[in-house]
Amino acid sequence: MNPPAKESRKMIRVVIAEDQSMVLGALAALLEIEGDISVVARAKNGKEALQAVLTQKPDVFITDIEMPEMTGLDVAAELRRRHLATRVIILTTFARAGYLRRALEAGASGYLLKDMRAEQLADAVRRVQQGLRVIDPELATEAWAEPDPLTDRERQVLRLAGDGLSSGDIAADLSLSEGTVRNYLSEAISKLGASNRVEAARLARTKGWL
Amino acid sequence: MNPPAKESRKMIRVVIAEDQSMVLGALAALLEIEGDISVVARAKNGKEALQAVLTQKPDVFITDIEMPEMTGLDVAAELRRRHLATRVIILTTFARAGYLRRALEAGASGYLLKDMRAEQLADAVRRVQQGLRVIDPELATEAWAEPDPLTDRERQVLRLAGDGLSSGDIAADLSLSEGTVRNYLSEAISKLGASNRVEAARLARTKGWL
DNA sequence: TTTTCGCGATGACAATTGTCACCCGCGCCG
DNA sequence: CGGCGCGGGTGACAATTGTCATCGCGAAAA
Repeated sequence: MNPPAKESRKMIRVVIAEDQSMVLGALAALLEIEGDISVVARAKNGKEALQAVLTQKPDVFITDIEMPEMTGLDVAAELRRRHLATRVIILTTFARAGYLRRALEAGASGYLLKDMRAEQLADAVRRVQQGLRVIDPELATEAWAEPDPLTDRERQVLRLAGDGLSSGDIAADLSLSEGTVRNYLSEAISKLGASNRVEAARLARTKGWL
Repeated sequence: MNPPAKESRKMIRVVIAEDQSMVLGALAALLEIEGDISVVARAKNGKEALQAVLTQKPDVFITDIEMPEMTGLDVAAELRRRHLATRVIILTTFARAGYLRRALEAGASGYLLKDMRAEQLADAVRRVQQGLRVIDPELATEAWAEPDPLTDRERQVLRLAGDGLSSGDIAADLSLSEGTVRNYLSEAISKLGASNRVEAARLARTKGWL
């Protein structure tokens, strides 16, 4: 650990986004311990995060995926669209291939799981800042495995079905006919090899296809 | 912040349990910053946590609820059963009345949400160590509101139904007849004011009745 | 010792769900 | 131009699900 140099000359400037304040604060504390890393802003949702990154232009942006307002993946995609130089590290609970694929497509440099050892976070920040990629090894292999077989409609319908809505409710919600909804559901069920809508929804969710 | 006194004479000794290593490490870092708090052990699941608390006999034990092997609530209950002097703080994502009630029944001194401000954790530790209770204010009010109307059977059945099992599967799993399963489900659905098994399961879960 | 209650079970019936075959219109591509 | 795929839809049928009334049994309460 380097002696904390006050001037941020060689310090790696970091912005963190995470919706659980306590975890956010804790992660910041964790990084601040390192002498060469400085947390220049914290955000509790996607929009705040985007703002913070645009104004601070940090070296590295660490973000959760599931947040209010805008997901971390969306923020990453937006940053890429704007050609920001900031490197993005996704830090999430979910080891879902679909998430990783989307993260990489959004130009993320890192994808870490919250159950990795705490020390690895600072390491990852340093590596990423040097232009390297840091991907959770287990995920890296299966990442490009299954490429979401669902169509947009199937996804929508499945999401609502997973929340307990009946076919009729879903139909009303989406301005479709009930029969059509059942058709989509049926398609999704068979594509996923499930035996009913609930199982199908659960499966899709764990794959990150939502 | 007191000057870090190396001898642990007046230091508050803390054990932390949390299944996501990174969060665990971060929380520990957060507390270690405080001069008067010392993290003497960390656990990544319920059993480890119980062990750690029994051998370390810390002043305060901070634990997540949903963990492998044994939930934080179970650990708290076990500590109470053994008349440990250690105070327990539950630190969780879930603002569920049912969880809070069970936590209090298990003798916990604190119930904090992970989306509270990070600084409040250290405060809570100090207060709890002085014998005070620290309960999230929003939850405190509605805590004793609804007292879980479900019977054990209904709970079991509902849990499986929520995972997408069919009535037949559930019946097989529980060695019941399919009709009986449907009866329980029907009961649960009406008790919860839901309109089908999926919604019922979702409702029960958000109330912490699992 | 009755009565009540919870658990488990039947049977029957209506509603919802899952499956299939087939139809329409539109846009894209060879 | 003709064909194909895709979003959307119908109708029909079987399976599953949700609801009720009703029964038996054992244990706790009156």
